[in-house]
Amino acid sequence: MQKASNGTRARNRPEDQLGRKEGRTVSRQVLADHVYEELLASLMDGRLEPGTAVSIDGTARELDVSPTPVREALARLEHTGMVRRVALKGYRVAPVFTREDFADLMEARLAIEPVNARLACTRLNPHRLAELEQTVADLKSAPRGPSFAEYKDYLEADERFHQLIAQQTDNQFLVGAYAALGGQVQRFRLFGGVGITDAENAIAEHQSVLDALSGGDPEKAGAAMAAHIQKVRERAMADAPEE
Amino acid sequence: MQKASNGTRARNRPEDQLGRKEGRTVSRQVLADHVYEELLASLMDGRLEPGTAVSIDGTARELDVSPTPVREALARLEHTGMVRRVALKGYRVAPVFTREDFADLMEARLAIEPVNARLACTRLNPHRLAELEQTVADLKSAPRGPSFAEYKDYLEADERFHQLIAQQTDNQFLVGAYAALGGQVQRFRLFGGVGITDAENAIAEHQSVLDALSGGDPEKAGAAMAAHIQKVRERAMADAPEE
DNA sequence: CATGTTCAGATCCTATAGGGACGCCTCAGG
DNA sequence: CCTGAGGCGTCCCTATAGGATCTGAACATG
Repeated sequence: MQKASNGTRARNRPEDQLGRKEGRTVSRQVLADHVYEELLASLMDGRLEPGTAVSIDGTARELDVSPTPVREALARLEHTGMVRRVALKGYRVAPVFTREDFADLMEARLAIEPVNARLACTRLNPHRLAELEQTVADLKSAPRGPSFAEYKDYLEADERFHQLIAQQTDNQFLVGAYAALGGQVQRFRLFGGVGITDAENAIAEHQSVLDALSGGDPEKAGAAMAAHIQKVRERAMADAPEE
Repeated sequence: MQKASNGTRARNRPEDQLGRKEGRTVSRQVLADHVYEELLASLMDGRLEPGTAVSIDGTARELDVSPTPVREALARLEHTGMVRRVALKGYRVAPVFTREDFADLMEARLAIEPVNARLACTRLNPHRLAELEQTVADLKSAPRGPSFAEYKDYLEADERFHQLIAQQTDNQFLVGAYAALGGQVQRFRLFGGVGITDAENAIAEHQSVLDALSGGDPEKAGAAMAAHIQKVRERAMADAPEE
């Protein structure tokens, strides 16, 4: 049982161990934070499929840490809805969306996001507008192949666009409310396994939201966002398998 | 070091140990769940004041459990915004609301709750309507003394009213979004330490939301809810200390 | 007086041990 | 062949040990 000083076992990639940059501790991260991010990435990337059990001990072995930080990371993850826990039975990845779940999610987004867009519009500054423009540009240039690795960037840019708008409301509660949905939005990708089939339409809609924002018309921005979400819903419901 | 078999240390009040009723395990709860609920109650009741440090080891000693379940409970709690964590420094109770925080919270509620009311109205059934009526009755009959213990019931009924409406949307995401805010709504009580000064007005507003719901007019229900939240904001902002 | 240093106690964090529950496989008996 | 009991491994859960880190106070120095 080889172990270093303490609290730091011999690890495969010691360079990405703690939140250090050029030898100086910057952000003071602990092991549980790393496990959290690792698990979150696995969930988002689809490496962990819905329904799969996420064993505490197994994950600990895999990441070469003790079960304690894994337990803590999973406790945090549970609150995001990405994993579910049954007492004494462990965690498993939340199940796939049904059509009803998806409709509910869109209904919730329809309640929150147009408000975000409206408020963001009244508080927009040039720097943040530039970020949004960059994100839309990323969206346009992202590859859209059939496999997940190929449309990953596209999805990330999409998610970032909506998240930026939430952040620009300067309202921590709206950011929080969107974040609670945001994790789910990502999971939607697993909904029936449909790829990106509506990129052209979606990009145009994002662009029109952006135009309304930069035009400084809050009502128009809210309406554009509402229209976008409704269209996304319609297209997805048409595409999705009956199940 | 006296200890029972394992996983169950000698405890002061063995009767409230696990989720047991008449000796049979009913809900399969684990220690971390109990710690979570205990901490949540302390937070909600105001026994833990904002800014106070919540020591892991100290809480463990106090509840007579090991630090492991406490750590897990706090990890979950952090995601609700009730406590904040700084790596290697521990947890402390989230700071009091400022006027801006409060305004933001009301803005967020204004985005979500009228939608909830509208949707709840379209999906209301007699049983659930009765629950709502009972809650408004509770609100009317609750004592409203100056100390926290005296207006605790009032606040609970108030919170329950809004929560019931969220649940009646039958939309897990809207319930989740409201729940994320709900914890904060409770914390608002600490905002300046003002007691219940607007009970008569608030009760009338709740009643009119209920009337609109039972009347089956979604638009009216949404409008009544929006009006209620706006009034709450106005009254609180007028009452609240300048700071 | 102001500032930097040292040291002790509290606290955080991770690892590890070990009990109980559950599932799976084997294997004996009908 | 089918069935049920028992062994074995895995996993969850909690407790405990001990190194790492922070905090605050006493103390030294310019």
